[in-house]
Amino acid sequence: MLKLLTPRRKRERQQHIRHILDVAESIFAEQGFFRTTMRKIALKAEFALGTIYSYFGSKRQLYERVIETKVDELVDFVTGEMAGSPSVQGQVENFIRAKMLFFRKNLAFLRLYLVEVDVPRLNAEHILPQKLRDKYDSMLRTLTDMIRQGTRQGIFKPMDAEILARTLDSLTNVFAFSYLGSKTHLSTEADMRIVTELFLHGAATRQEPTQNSNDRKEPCNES
Amino acid sequence: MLKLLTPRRKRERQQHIRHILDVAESIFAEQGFFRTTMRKIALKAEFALGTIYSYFGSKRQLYERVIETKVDELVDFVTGEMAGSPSVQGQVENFIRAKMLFFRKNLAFLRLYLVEVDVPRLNAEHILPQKLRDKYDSMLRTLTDMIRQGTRQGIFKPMDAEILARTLDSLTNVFAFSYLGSKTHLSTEADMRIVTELFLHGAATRQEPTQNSNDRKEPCNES
Amino acid sequence: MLKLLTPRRKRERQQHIRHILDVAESIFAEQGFFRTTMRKIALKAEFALGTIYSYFGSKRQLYERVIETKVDELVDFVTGEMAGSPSVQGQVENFIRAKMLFFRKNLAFLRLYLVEVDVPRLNAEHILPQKLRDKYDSMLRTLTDMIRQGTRQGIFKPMDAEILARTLDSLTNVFAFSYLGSKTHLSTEADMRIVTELFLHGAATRQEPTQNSNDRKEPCNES
Amino acid sequence: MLKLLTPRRKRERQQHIRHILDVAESIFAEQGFFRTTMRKIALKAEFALGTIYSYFGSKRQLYERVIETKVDELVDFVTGEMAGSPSVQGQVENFIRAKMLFFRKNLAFLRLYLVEVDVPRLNAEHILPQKLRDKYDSMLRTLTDMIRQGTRQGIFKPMDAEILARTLDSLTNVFAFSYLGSKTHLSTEADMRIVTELFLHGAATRQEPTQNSNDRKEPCNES
DNA sequence: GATGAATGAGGCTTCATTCAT
DNA sequence: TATGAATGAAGCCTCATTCAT
Repeated sequence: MLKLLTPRRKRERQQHIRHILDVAESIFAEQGFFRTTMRKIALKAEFALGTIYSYFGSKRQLYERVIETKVDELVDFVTGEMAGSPSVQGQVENFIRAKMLFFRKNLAFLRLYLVEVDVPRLNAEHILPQKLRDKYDSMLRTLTDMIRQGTRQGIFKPMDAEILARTLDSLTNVFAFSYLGSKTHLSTEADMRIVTELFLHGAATRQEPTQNSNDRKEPCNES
Repeated sequence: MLKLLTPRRKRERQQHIRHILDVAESIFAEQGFFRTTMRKIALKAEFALGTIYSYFGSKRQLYERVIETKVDELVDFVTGEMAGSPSVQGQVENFIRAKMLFFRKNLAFLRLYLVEVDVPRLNAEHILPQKLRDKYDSMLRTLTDMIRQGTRQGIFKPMDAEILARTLDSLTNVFAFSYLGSKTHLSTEADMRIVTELFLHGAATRQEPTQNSNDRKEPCNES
Repeated sequence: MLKLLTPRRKRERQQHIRHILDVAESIFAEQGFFRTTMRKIALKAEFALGTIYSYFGSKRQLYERVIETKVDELVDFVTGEMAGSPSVQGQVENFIRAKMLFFRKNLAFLRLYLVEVDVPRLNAEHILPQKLRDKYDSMLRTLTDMIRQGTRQGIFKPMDAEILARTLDSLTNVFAFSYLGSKTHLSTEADMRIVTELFLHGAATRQEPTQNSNDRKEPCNES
Repeated sequence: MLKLLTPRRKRERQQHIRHILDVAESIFAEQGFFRTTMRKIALKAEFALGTIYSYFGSKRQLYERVIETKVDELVDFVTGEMAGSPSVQGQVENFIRAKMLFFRKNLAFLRLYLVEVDVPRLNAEHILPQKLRDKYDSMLRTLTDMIRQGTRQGIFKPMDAEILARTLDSLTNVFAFSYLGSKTHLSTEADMRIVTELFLHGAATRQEPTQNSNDRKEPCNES
């Protein structure tokens, strides 16, 4: 007979998937991959165990979908925002602002992100699928390209663009970290300015020469 | 009755503990806490399963000891090096150099460090005992104090010292990250200069005003 | 979503629980708590190991349920029978008869009972939950009350009622013991009479004075 | 060469064995067979694990020796005391007194006794060796013989002598039980009289006829 | 499709026992 | 002889996954 899914069915299915993903995200975020059991997810989602498996083939796949979905959102949001500014400086600022906004709104996911995406990208045996890694790397590449362009425009110092990109990315994470702690924060806008300032001009006031290594006296180059 | 341990026994015991810690470190680093089984450790260490338990009471305790031991080394080394310089600038440089040197020599541990120490106090999957957290925090505090002093001396901008400290720590981690990747690196000394430069003076060349936010015009201080 | 259990499911569940309890009872009785393994129970019950755990949370809990279930039956049966007679003498007889009947029919349980209930509240090896202890104590209390009433009616000698109650209980156990041995027994009714006789009038014929202690001359009461 | 043990050595060895047996008794009594570990015994005895094994071949053997030793003492003491009286009545009283005295002085052992000797004699799979069972049975047989003799002398009712013997033995246990509880007791002598009275003349005053079963009216038989 | 009972591999841990020193 | 480190079998329990209804 091969009846196709009715539109209602299709819609419901999508809602269920969405619901399970949300529930799973919160539990994975709270307890980590291994401490999370499929039963916990099923209970909280108010589905039977088997139902979860009918939507996602395995725990691993569910986990990947959870992260994938959110990383997609993050990357889309961030790259979208960056594209909104024509200048490199504007793109830098938009990147910082977008990433921080997104994390502020997705604290649960932030945990997963830090554990699964930020840190263990280097862990060969880790859980994340290549596909996801690729997505994330594409964002980094966008950032790298932007910085390279900035370097050509004389905006950035002539340093390895990828290192600068990672540095910028990491600086935003430093602040994201602290969102998870108890510290009170200024507005996202204010936080964002601090990151921007640090990234562009560093922590030092202008006048100092460094001491031990006397080969780096960088005068305020008034080219 | 009940002769005490002979010196030889004591020595062997220490050797075995050391050996098991090394083996465990490498497996934990490669596979993470949950994927690592005590049997794997026992096999690689060439001891019986029960022997591992006679030295360390449980998987958890072994894991903690692995990290604790190395973090102790790291913190001692880094704070020792910092103390070697009288000036704030020298201390910054020594901090960066020491941390990078240590990680270059302890790549396996670097993975554990990033997962357990760098990723913050947040994740149930991560298991860090308070004791360890404390040790790490004490290092951060040393760093913070140093920066605060530097701020008083007019070396650093008047920003939250703790944030600056974390920023500096995080910047070194960015480079440590890349040690785990495939990229070739310059000498530690050269890497160190890049980090120092970024931390102190940022990525930007001097002339630019940022665009979107026009409230931060930092004149090239006409000293 | 999440349909509730169908009646059939519920019924099956009860059957399985009953079945596992029976199997567990026989093995616990035969081998004791520590020698019994969950695997043995699973094998004999023809379920997977995990299934046993899905019904009872742990070995300990299963053990408690086994004993609890039967002690409940015993206590209910015995107190029910006692209530069936208005006179104290009748209650004594009904107590004895009921307990002996019950044990004749539940020889496997008798072993557990002797180890866990009869042997007092003392042994770490023995694991009786308070709840169970309470149930048993309530039965003893019923017995004690009855004896106290009998004492007031001049039926029993003026002795500590609780000691008499325990004595009566223990006497029935003496016979229950022998059910586990190889000896052939008369009908329960006949056994019951012997216990009753011993409890009420003792082992001695009437005329003797005891020798060493000459302070107890009980004249054959010249009514 | 085959040097025999010097007398000193022999003496020391005996002391050690005695010491270990005492320690083992207390732990076995407190924790039961399975919860007691050889390590616990070794620690408390202040010997090395291996030393325990050099004296007793295995945990099981040690356990058996512990009980065996004490049961020997008990049986010797009780039968010795019984032999001290020429009359059956005196023997009954001496049996009761001796057993109660012994248990009063050996409360730790009393637990083991109740668990291992009193109850599980019927548990086919139990731990006790035949040898021990035999020793205990020999005591019961002495008791049985005494009662049989008493029956011939018209002192006891014409009942199965073995059942009477067990009944008497069990009655003393009822009191021993309560030694382990918190109840205060009279002197052993007073307790002893209660047991004796119950055993010989039962709990009833003389005048009552039992009610339900009217086929047993036992007149105070003035033969 | 949805359900949840059943499965069983696999992990952690304990502890009696052995044996080289 | 005394020691205690080393051994590894065996037990308890969890949980991802399957499948009959």
